[in-house]
Amino acid sequence: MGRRRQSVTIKHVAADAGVSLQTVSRVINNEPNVRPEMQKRVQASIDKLGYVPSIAAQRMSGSRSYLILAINDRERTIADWRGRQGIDWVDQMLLGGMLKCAELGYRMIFELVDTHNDHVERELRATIAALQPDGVVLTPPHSDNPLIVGLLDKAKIPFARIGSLGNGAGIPLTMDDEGSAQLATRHLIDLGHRRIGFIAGSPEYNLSGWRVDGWREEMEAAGLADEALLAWGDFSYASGEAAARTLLDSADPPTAIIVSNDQMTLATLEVARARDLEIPRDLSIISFDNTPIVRFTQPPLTAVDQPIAETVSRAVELIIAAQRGEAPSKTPTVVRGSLVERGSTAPPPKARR
Amino acid sequence: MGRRRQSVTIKHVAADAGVSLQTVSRVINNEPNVRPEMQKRVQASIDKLGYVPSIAAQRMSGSRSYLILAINDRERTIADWRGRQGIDWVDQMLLGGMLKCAELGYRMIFELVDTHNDHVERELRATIAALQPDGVVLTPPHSDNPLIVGLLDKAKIPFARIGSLGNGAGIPLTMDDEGSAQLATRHLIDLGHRRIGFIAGSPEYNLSGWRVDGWREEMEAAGLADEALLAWGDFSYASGEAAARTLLDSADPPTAIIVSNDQMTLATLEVARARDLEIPRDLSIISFDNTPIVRFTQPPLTAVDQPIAETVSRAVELIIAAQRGEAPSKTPTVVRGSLVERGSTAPPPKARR
DNA sequence: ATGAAAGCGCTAACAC
DNA sequence: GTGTTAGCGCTTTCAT
Repeated sequence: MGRRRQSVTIKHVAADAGVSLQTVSRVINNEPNVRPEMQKRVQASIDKLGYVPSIAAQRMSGSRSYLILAINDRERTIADWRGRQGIDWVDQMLLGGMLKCAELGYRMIFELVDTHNDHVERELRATIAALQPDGVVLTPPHSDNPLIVGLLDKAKIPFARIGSLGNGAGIPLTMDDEGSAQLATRHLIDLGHRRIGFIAGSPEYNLSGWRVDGWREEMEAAGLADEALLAWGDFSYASGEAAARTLLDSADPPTAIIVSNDQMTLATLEVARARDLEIPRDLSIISFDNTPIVRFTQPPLTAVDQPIAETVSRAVELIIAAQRGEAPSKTPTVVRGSLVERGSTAPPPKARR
Repeated sequence: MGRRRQSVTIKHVAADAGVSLQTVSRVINNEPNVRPEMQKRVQASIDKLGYVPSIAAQRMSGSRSYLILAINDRERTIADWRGRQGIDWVDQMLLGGMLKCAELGYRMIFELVDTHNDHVERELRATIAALQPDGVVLTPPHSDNPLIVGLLDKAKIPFARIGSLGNGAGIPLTMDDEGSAQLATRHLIDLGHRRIGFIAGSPEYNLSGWRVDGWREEMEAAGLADEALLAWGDFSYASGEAAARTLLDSADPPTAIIVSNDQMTLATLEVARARDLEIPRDLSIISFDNTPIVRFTQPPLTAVDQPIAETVSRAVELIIAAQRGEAPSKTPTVVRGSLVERGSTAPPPKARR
């Protein structure tokens, strides 16, 4: 194929404006040492010719690439896409990330990287070498993968770690999982529940533990603590089914259950239905994530909303700030979630109260 | 920030292998004129040093960028993301596009472009100038936007037009909207329905018309044609509501309705409920798109599945083939959809039969 | 405040 | 077959 060349380059602009390449470059990058009238003349030529700098050339000459790389776990993401369960994590990431990037003159590139792969390092290194991004947004479980964190740190690329308390390098951000779990627990306590079960997510994700912590603290504070009310899953439907059975078949079953994600909640709903438990009359349920499907279940689910878009948006801001030399804060940036009340929560049944 | 340079460049590899840059370049690009043993030696150095070519540099020297750009309508996409209705169009695009790109050694970049903007052209031109993609995947309604098509044609960038019959430049692909509508119509006719309504999508999308055509043909073939059974919407919930009312409040209402997307189907479901019509006993419904929510409605919806992932995957294949010089076929590549039967279709009520 | 020169990492074109 | 040379479009020195 014929080699495609840039149609309008910095040279054309320089010639048109009658200045040196350097001056044009200064205007493009808003650098000092350009007289206002000079800057105006150059800008006029840029507009007239419809000039846009080539990212490749900018990157080549050792400056910024104006690319922010967001990476997600490959296996899980593809499974979600194939499963078509309406999990819109990626969409919310793009919503927050792309818009913020656009606002700041950057572009977001989304990539998948295998966590469970002995060549994570090679894979990520290749992506970085090829794309040369100015920053990277890490999501769980990558955010706490020491190989990835170490690699990025060594490469001196600013990076955000979503869902990480951030011991070590990088910019940590959380969605306040602990606080959200407390919120949900308190809501149920306020409704009069005393036996509140909790189905935890995969221990591979640190946030799973934080959510458990939030529930446990609130239960303890209310004098309601009972570890028998805790069951672990791994975020999958099957694991939610098993956990719900354990909880509901126990001698003294809970009157309410908080479930760590929507897929496990679907399973819990099904297990409850099989036992002729009516929601929320016989059993209250609060879900985590608030993906689209929670509005379509019977009844619609009260859920903890995860502010994914906003968190990624903040992450991009912080990365770009760091890239400009601002010292990143060592304490995690917290973007709080909220409880969205729908139809799956009510006071506990009188009989058991 | 310190200027980040490539850690391992082609020079390092050349030095390590004791050959010229050019030989390394040849090995990277699988070009001829390299002896097997030479190629092995170079490859060994590449592996040893963990070398990955810089896309920026490759692009700079006038060759490929290994980037495929996929663009979607900005307004609609952001509205979908914000609305959190589980519309997974973007996810399915990425699923098909990213995997195929990865398979062929390319990367997919997803971007949003405004259709309803007098500066579509400027916007797209900027994206292309900045990214220098080797190919572009267009989705409706961009696929038939003459400004965009003209621009890409002039720039000599191979591009695919999904949902376009492709008059003019570019590689056309469709998901057989007409055939799918026929499929749905025939299914209802086979169930015994004689008055089958159709709610069309926005006329701005050519595929809206094709779906109507498919319905109409099948109805005519069965001697059931009646233009009073056709109502136009614009894919929005509100428009679906209005269209459903028109159809159901008519003197001789349909016993079945085919709706051109899931959002309008949701509205139709609601309108039916308000009229105490039980689905599918009193009214059969078939939806288009088969987004995740159709499994959660009451009852779950029989729907036409749009093979988005596969279509984008094919588009990427065709683009890369074209970029390598293969002459693209002028007739559209068709990726057929399928009818997924769930609980919203049944024989018509006896009384009306 | 502006310009000139050098070089980023790679490939096309041309030698050998 | 393999190496050499020039140059892609831009930014960074370093002069002026």
